[in-house]
Amino acid sequence: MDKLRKHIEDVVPISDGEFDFVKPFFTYKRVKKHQYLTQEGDTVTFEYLILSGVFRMFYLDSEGKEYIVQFAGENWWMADYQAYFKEKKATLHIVCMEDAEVLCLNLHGRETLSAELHKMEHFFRAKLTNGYVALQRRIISLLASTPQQRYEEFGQLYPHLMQKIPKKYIAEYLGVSRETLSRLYSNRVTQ
Amino acid sequence: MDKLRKHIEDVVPISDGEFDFVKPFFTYKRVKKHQYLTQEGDTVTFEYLILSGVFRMFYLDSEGKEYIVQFAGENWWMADYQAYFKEKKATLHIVCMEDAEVLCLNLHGRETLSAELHKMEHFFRAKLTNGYVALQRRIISLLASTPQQRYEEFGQLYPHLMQKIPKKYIAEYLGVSRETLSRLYSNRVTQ
DNA sequence: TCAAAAGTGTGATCCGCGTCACACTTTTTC
DNA sequence: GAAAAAGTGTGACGCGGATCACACTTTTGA
Repeated sequence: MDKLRKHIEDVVPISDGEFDFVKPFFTYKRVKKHQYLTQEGDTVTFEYLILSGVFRMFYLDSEGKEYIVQFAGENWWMADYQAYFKEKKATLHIVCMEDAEVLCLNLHGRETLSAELHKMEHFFRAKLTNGYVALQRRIISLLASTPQQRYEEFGQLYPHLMQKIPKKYIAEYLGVSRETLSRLYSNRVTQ
Repeated sequence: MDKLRKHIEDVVPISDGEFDFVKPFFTYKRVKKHQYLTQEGDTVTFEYLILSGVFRMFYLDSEGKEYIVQFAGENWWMADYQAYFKEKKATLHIVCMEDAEVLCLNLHGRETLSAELHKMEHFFRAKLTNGYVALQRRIISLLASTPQQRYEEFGQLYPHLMQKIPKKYIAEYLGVSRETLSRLYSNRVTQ
């Protein structure tokens, strides 16, 4: 729970009393590699704050192809937010790629925290603001950049993920085939 | 200003007194077709709530090609948020496509409103939540759908924009060339 | 520890879509 | 209301990247 407090205080300082109020809304959970947090069709009860480990969230099309919406490591929040906020069934999958620990928060908890503690509403707004800007940047990148450029942008933005995540998933994130991505950087030095 | 109050109260009810506090943070502005609200390199002082009219926001690459990040009509908020929040220079352009009226809010105003009035922080969080989910859906669409499907999805999501916006801009939004988009729906009936 | 699973590189082929080009229509603008 | 600007359809052509196929390497897990 120390990590949670630190995570919140990166945005707003809170008192011991306030943190005592916040704590019980979160539940701790260990997750093993390959384990699913969410599958298409599930009821999405929780969003997750990742304390350690790595996850991928992806959309699965009718042919069984994966399209990665997001990777998430330490201090990232993740959920099928469409389903979570609107209380619909999940359309995305979330899978653990590296043994992990997470904190779970349900929608009622999020809304109660926001309503009761102005600071927490501020915290969530700040997180959303960053997330919104990041998604917008990704859209621009998908529209305007070549696969080559997108790969480089990804490397600059997430150098640590670049190392520990298999290239095939990075390809799925960038919207290129595995093979094309492979050719991109094998040609890079020579040209 | 009536519209503003109604817009806010779609999310949270507020008292007359509260609205009197909110009002002065907004300034009214008329905008004519072809007029820019923001250009690449500008300092982004304001975000805009659109009362009437239509805008497009786009990224312009080094070859002069446009990539549309967002359209916005009545009751939409719009700004180069990356620049606005981080107080950097704009990388996007915002152009009026149909004579418009907007309300302008600067970052200081947004933050003051959020800090002083919990309800307003809640309002902004609610807006961001919706925006976040919408952007995520668009990313999935860009990754997983064919141009054909994306065109249909766009039509379902924004039927009114579909009518009043020239197809060439819709193509730029979908990430296809104008010509390809044109061929998509000329072939649609026959196959 | 060793078999199975997952990840990766690379050749061959194919096709969707971008690009260029041009004619035609519609809308703007003064 | 005429000239200019903007939007649109469609043909020809070529390329970037998807797909399929296979060999090889690395990681995983009973």
